[in-house]
Amino acid sequence: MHKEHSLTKNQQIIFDLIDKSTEPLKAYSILFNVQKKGIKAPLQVYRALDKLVEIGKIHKIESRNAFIACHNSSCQVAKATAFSICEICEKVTEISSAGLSKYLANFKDKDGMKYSKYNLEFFGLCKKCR
Amino acid sequence: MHKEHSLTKNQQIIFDLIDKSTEPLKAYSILFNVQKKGIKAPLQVYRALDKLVEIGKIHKIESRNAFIACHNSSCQVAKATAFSICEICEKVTEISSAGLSKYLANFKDKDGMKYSKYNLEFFGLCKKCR
DNA sequence: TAGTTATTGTTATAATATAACATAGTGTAA
DNA sequence: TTACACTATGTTATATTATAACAATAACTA
Ligand SMILES: [Zn+2]
Ligand SMILES: [Zn+2]
Ligand SMILES: [Zn+2]
Ligand SMILES: [Zn+2]
Repeated sequence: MHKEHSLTKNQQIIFDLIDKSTEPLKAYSILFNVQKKGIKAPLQVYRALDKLVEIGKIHKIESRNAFIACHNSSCQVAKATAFSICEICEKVTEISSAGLSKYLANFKDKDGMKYSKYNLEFFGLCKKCR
Repeated sequence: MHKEHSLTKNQQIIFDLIDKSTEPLKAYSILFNVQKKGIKAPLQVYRALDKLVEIGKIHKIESRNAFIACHNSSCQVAKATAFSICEICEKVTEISSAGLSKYLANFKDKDGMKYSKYNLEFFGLCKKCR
């Protein structure tokens, strides 16, 4: 399973930070928070983020340039992601819906093209903000 | 219909450029291309882009930080967008599928939350690149 | 025509991300 | 164990994307 990669030191530090955060974190906010652990340069952060995304431990929320940990065991290594985003409080939740992922995984466009990967971001108001 | 907004000078210049492009354009590439028409600063470009996105004449491809003109009359003013993106040649096409948009517009998550907006980006290989 | 709003112009700066190069660790196979 | 390949790290500099702040104009509207 994709969760079993052994992380390097920097990857682990940065993953831990993202994993315990209740909100998506931005790269430079991560940088600020790990400087006391010896990670001093943006590139160190971005390299760890790239790897963590690649192995599916975190996802990038493209519309926000921010990163969250994956808590969705059915999510296929960064290949099929769906999120709900509250436009007021910016709360982001990974959507885990068998129906949705099945529908999208099987979606074919007019030319019969099938896709190897997708990212879906829903926007609305969360419970609290309604 | 949403296409009937009358554009201001800068908006028109920038829309024309995007509209006649065969590929998504990035903000600073747009800036470079309209400097001869008197648009000299990033902000002038970003302001026009914001407005054009808001009224649905163009869409932002979030994963690419690039903009394409909307050629999809059924697309509801930037509220419901879907694209296919070729990971080799970077060709981007707006997907116009009644089935897909119906499915997503009606999608409710576990909490019964309905969304006012979504953006979906599919990735794969286009015909030419396969 | 005065008041209001949207748009523009301009300079500066913030925020996000990568290039390039040097060094160090890790696994593997002769 | 040594050479090799491969990955990760550290570091400086720079590229790319986007917004803040303020002044001036144009367009709308009561
Ligand atoms: Zn996930
Ligand atoms: Zn909320
Ligand atoms: Zn459209
Ligand atoms: Zn292609």
